[in-house]
Amino acid sequence: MLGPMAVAEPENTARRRPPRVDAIRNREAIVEAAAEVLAEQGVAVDVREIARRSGVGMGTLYRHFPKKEDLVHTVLRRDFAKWAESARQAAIEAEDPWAALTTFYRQALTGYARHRAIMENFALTWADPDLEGIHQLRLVIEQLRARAGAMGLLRPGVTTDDLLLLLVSLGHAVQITDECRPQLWNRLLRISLDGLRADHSAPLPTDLAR
Amino acid sequence: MLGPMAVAEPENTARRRPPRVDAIRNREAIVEAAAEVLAEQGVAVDVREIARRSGVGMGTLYRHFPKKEDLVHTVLRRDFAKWAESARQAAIEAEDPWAALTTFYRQALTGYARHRAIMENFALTWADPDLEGIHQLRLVIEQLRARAGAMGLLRPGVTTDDLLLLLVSLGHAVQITDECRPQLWNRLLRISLDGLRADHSAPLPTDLAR
Amino acid sequence: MLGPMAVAEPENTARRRPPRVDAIRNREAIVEAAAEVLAEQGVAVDVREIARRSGVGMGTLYRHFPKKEDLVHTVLRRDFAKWAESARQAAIEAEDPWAALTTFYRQALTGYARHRAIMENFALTWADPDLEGIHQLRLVIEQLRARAGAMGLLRPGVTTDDLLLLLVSLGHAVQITDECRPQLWNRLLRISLDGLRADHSAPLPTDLAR
Amino acid sequence: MLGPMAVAEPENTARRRPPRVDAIRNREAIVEAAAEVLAEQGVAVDVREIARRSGVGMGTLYRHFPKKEDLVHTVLRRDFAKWAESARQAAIEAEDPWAALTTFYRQALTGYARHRAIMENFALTWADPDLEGIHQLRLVIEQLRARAGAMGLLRPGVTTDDLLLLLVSLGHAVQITDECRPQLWNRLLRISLDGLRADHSAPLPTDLAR
DNA sequence: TATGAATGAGGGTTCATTCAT
DNA sequence: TATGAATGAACCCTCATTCAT
Repeated sequence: MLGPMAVAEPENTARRRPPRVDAIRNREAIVEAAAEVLAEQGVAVDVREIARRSGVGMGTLYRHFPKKEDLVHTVLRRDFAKWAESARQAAIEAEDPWAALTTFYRQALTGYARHRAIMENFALTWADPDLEGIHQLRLVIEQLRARAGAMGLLRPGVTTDDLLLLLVSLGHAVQITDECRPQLWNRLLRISLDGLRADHSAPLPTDLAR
Repeated sequence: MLGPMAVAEPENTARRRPPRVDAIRNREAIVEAAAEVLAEQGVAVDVREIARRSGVGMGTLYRHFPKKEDLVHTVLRRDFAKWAESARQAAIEAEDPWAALTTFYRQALTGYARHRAIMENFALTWADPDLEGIHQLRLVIEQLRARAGAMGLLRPGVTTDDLLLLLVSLGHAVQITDECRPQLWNRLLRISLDGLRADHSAPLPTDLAR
Repeated sequence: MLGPMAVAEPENTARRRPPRVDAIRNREAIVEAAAEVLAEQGVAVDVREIARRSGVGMGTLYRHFPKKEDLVHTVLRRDFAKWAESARQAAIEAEDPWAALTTFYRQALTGYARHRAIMENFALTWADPDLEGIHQLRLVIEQLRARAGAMGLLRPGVTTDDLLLLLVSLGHAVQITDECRPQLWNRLLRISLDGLRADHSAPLPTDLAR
Repeated sequence: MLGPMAVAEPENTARRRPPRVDAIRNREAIVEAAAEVLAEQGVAVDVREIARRSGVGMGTLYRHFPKKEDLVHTVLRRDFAKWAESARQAAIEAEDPWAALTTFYRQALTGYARHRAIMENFALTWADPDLEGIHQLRLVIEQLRARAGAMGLLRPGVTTDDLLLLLVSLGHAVQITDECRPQLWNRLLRISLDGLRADHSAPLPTDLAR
């Protein structure tokens, strides 16, 4: 495919970039540990705890992420993306638009909704259309809504914001039921989805947006 | 009602300087200020801020509430009770069981759901049956559920826990929409309530409680 | 002069201000210790060192001075003022305008020129006319210059800025000779002052100010 | 001059990869970059900044200079020497001993007096007769003093230390006027030099050296 | 008793120096 | 050997809680 260059180039790169494999490994260890800790404890964690769990010194952590915020954002971006993707995949495999919607929620709420930092951030930024991670999620929801709406399955007037807010809202339910009643949220989900069906034709209240 | 005691007691106290009335006044000022601040900022507030707003010194505050937690709990008990009561009152005035239920939610979500500390604590303790404030809320919900259920208005299988969790969940939605989309949660409420109607007969998933 | 109020007032004040004598003492201890340390080591000192020397905890220090900068500025203001005042006093007592000028320099260089933080700050801000401490010094110099100039004792064209810069410059000399040749700067002073005499009529180079 | 060694040595080194030329080049790059940075920012610079500007890694830098101090000293030696030399050259070209002296100061203050690290170090070490760089400077001054003294141009009693201290002192003036009043120091220089003239016969104060 | 000053354990961050690649 | 990643002590600052007045 590439000819001689294909040979030369890697060599070249190898020369100038003494493959800092372990740096990458460290970076990943940091992100991994941070993700773990952030999922468990939210953004209020001590940076030292992350360093400890990832087995690196403070300096290493700060070399890779000059501010705590940078690390947090990196983790959030990553995990939001993973989250959106996993829920999207689940939705894709569904048989029909309604199943896609329900599967999406089920998957979304099963996986990352236990992630404390994700949910904290989601609560703060769900309305900000520019944030990468949330944007992906919103896109998925937008598609699901369009598909279900086109088939006349969805209650008229339901917006993407409604569906997104429902996700935040149920996500919170997941968090707080996680330890004592791990599946209780499922019932709420069922209830909400039923309330979203097209057979409810009563108009939803306007919210005088903004 | 009290007889001689009513006379003796004040005298006694009067001797030792401030006839306890001050203490009570202080305590109330502290609780009031704390409630205000906790509602605005959640439990992470600086204790100094509470002392400042209540006009008492740190020493006085800590005399009445040896731990920050004690003060927080006191406020939460009080405000949970107020919350439950105001929502109960609203429900009572409703014309029929279903209106009672919807009015209850509307009232509950309109008033105290903006109280940050209340919602933080609700999330942590909603499942603890012993906590006074939540217990009252639960009782109200229990009654509403019973009434609506008796009339066959409520979807079969809906439990008090479902309704309580719905409250937490929507309460969270209220918080996060408060600044940018102040009434968006109303739509979610409508959807959920519709999902709770008896015309949805599909069984709710069990949650293998505990 | 005051009548009964003179009696009442102190009582009043005593009531509302449980004379936090020790707080004041602490504040002074902090400032004193800070002045000492800043004089010895310059502004780069560790705040803990100041706390340690003043015998208070970090919290106390930060209660009185929310930022390290605040403490540093407080000390600098105080010491600049002391410095200007002591040099002014010395100058006042001199017999004639020229003696006033020389005495001023001698005094100024003898006292605070060993103060590292003072000199660091002086070097940075000597040209800023708004800084309190420096302003006082400049005023004194301005007067001395005017008096000596009026008597025709001062070399024509000498400005207040010249004299101020000479002070910074010789102050630096004091600092660097302090440990090994404690009075060497005196010779430099003598030389400079002689160069300032009116018998040098050659014009000074312009500096195209600004 | 060296015979066989001159041949053998390179060969030897050549076998083990980089024929030391690289090392020398690196070393020079480091020193060059360090000089630049030290001149701009003084000794408080981050070592990384030096590594960055010189284009070498930290390891290389520390291989050549095991301590930051070592590198700093190397640069200072080099730049002190350059400084002394340039001022000496200027002085040599002067027409008479007095012009030599004034030219020396003017040159010295024009060139390297803006070099922050040089001046920082000069302040610390001016009195240490063993330090190479300063020693050279001192020698130049010694000669200038001798020449001007022999001609009876210099105020009696002026020592080399006086002249050296004057240089430090005015060097500081250069630094602090550099940004706001770039030539103001020139006036101070003129004043000081006039104070050094032989027509001032009043004896300078002794400083009871050590 | 009420006051608010004092305490000090952490929390985020930097940087000279070492070490694996 | 050159690279730049890793280390960790030390820095500035906050806040729940205690204590002298």
